[in-house]
Amino acid sequence: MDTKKKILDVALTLFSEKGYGNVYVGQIAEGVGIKAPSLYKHYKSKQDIFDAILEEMRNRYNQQTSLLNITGSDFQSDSQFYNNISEDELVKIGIGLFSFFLHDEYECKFRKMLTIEQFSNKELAKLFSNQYFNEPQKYQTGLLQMLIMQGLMKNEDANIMALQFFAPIYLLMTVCDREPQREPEALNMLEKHIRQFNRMYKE
Amino acid sequence: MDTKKKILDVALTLFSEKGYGNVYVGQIAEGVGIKAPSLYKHYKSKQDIFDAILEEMRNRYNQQTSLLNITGSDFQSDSQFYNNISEDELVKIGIGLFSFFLHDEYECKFRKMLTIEQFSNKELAKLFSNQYFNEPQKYQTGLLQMLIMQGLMKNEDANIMALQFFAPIYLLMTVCDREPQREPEALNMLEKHIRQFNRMYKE
DNA sequence: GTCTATAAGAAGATAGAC
DNA sequence: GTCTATCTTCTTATAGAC
Repeated sequence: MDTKKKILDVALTLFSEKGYGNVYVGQIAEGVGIKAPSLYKHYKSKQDIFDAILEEMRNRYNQQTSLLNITGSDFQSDSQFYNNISEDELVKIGIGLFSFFLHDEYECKFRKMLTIEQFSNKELAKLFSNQYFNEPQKYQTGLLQMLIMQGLMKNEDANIMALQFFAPIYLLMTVCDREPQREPEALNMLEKHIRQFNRMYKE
Repeated sequence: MDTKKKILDVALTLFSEKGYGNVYVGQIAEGVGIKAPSLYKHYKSKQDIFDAILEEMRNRYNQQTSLLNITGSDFQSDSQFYNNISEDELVKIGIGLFSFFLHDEYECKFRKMLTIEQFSNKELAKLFSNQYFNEPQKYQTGLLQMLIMQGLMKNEDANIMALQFFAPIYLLMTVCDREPQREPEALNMLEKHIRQFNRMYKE
């Protein structure tokens, strides 16, 4: 693997576990398998490594949202899709999504680092809010609006429905980030949540 | 104010903003209004200051939960109370609680520090989960169970109802912790959430 | 591009006067 | 209990050989 890339990888791992201030360049170097001074052939400072990680995050985020704007935010076809699936399949999708966010290596480290650094970096705070509040909220609101218009769901405030659907998923995810051994418990609650949400709001 | 106490106060403020590793003893001393070496007459190390904060957190937490076991967890009288209040009053209570958690100085710093340090300290992880998941979940589940038994709410899984009630409040709180300027927006959603929850689940 | 050696400075902590 | 002076160690970063 490309050393320059591997440095970012190791650094993100360490930053996501301890936070920027508790990680020393020597530790990053050790993880990469080189000595600390060699890092400086690739990046001009520790801060530079952090900034490169940020840049990568920005790129992934933009890629992801522009992709969403092509396919995901096509609520009409998405809601058409939901129309034809059973509650069981809805649960399967919810759990799949939850598991991806929880286990995808990059997603997980990215989220933990944002969590740790959110109060000392305004840009990270915004990135966090976008990824874990604004975007899910926007997408699911649109989707639910379609389902309501099609008469499949009760005519309630779609924005609040989205909040009530997504917030429990998010909360359970934060619990698992902290205490991974609670994942079975979380999955159990997640499934019940989706079924109950569906039962309460379906027309 | 007692210097020994003030050190903890300043340290907690700084730790909650930057995290342990990004705070230097000189900064703590400066905040207190003394020089760094004077700190060591009160605490034997930086870690010792951190541990003292932890100890204080533990005490407050125990105090709080034992208090809850006397009054708050008395679901019967609490649900009797909810029985007699209007939706408007419910909203007022919800917003009051939200505002307290968001603005109470200690509560706020406490939560931010836990947020930052949760992945490097298992005890903090547990404390966090207890305070912001287990305890609210337990209390509200009990309360909702009473309301269901009294025929005031639909006979759904109280545990999941509690999750669906509390998670949005928690999510909105995290948004405001990151971006305080979004509080009006959050309060607006919070009110709608409570009204909608009430409308959907009331019998 | 990686290494060893080392500079430069920061940060935690101590000594001892007041 | 607070200060100045100082020590020690750690950490970032550079120099220069290979």
